[in-house]
Amino acid sequence: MATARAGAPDKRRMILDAAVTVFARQGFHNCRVSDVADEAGVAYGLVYHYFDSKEEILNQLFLERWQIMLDAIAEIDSHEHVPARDKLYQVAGFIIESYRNEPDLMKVIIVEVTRAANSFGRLHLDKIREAYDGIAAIVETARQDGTFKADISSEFAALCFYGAIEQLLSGWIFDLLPSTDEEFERSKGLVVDAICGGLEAPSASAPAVSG
Amino acid sequence: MATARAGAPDKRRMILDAAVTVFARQGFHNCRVSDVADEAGVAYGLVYHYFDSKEEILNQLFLERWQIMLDAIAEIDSHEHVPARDKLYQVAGFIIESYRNEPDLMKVIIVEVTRAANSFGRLHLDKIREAYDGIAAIVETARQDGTFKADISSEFAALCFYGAIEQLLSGWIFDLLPSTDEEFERSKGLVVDAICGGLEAPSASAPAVSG
DNA sequence: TTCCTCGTTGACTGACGAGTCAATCTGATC
DNA sequence: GATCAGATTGACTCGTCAGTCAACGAGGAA
Repeated sequence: MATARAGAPDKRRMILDAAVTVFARQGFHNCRVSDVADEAGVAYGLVYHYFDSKEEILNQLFLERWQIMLDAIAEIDSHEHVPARDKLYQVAGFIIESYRNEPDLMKVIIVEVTRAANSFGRLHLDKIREAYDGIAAIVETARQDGTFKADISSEFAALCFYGAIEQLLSGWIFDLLPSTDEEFERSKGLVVDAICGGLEAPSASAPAVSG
Repeated sequence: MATARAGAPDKRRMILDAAVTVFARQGFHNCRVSDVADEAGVAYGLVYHYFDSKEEILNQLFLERWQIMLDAIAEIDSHEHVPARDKLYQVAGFIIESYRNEPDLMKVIIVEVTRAANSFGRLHLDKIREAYDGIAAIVETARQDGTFKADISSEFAALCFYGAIEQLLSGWIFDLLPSTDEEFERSKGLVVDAICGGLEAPSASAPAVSG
């Protein structure tokens, strides 16, 4: 019943997938519900059979994906005796990989939710903050053990780190940066180098700690 | 004539100012042109006497303010023999001061334009990129003289730096961070410390280069 | 075959709000 | 006081679109 027969497509899923495509292409506010229905190859009314409103579709897309990221961050942080820089590399890697694999979905989440905290994203400020908190937890451990500077609070550090990554994704989304696999790969390391190691060159007298 | 008499208010300016208040409070898409007119204490139709459309008001607000910032960045970079870190501190300081002095205007610019590159901000991607370029120019000089790492491109560095600052402003805008004068002041230094110096503590054997 | 449920359809409604416009006001000039 | 230009007014138009709903279809149960 609820489960689709073999071969019978799950219309609800089709609508969600179509919404990703349409929202990414036209923007949430610039598209009609009928655009989503058309893209899904489904009648207009069916959208309202599965969702209460246009917003609920976006909600669904965001919550589904964001939770995966929160879980990933928690998982990454759960391993003990891993240097903070490595953990942050994994976090950056996860986010960048998410974009590489599902650019439209990530574009929608960032453009329409994360960076739209004024309108739609307001509902999800708490969820968004949870991501900062997850990153801050990683930093905090490193502050405690002296690996990271004590005079930059972990919340502040998390904000900078996340901000840099989001700006990076925005660069790809809006074609300010080249979107190639090599760039994605290189950027994972660079963003961590930049934020953890800083932009400044180590003074000549100080030997590099790690290659 | 075009210039208002003494005491006679400049209605055009009043509309722009009212728009800042209304856009900041309700968001550009969630407010009516009549809200702006009401806030300005002016008839609905007058808005269309001075502006072609609702969007043109936002355009105006953005371009006016953004140009000031671009000029400020250029001015900061024009001084020779000033360390890049100091220049970046001035840039961060300028942006943060802008927010401290005119939070509503900066909120509108960031929320409705800079971070809305998908819808409205698309028109202004070039202007936005100019800001990155200005910051990148500062970094590039430092890369040339060896102060900054050569393996992080100046464009990439600029993106991280600007992203961190914008995330910081977003934190204040959405009450994720306390908005006090002390915090603003402290943050100027912290964001530069974080991005230029990095989050990692200098290894014990490497003497700090500067206090 | 009949009934029932639930998925599906798409024409329709109702609200909303950007932008128009004809009328009115103001105050400068002759 | 007659005239004119530009400022000001706000009721109205007109397109758009989210959300509704009555009808239809398909497949299972009795």
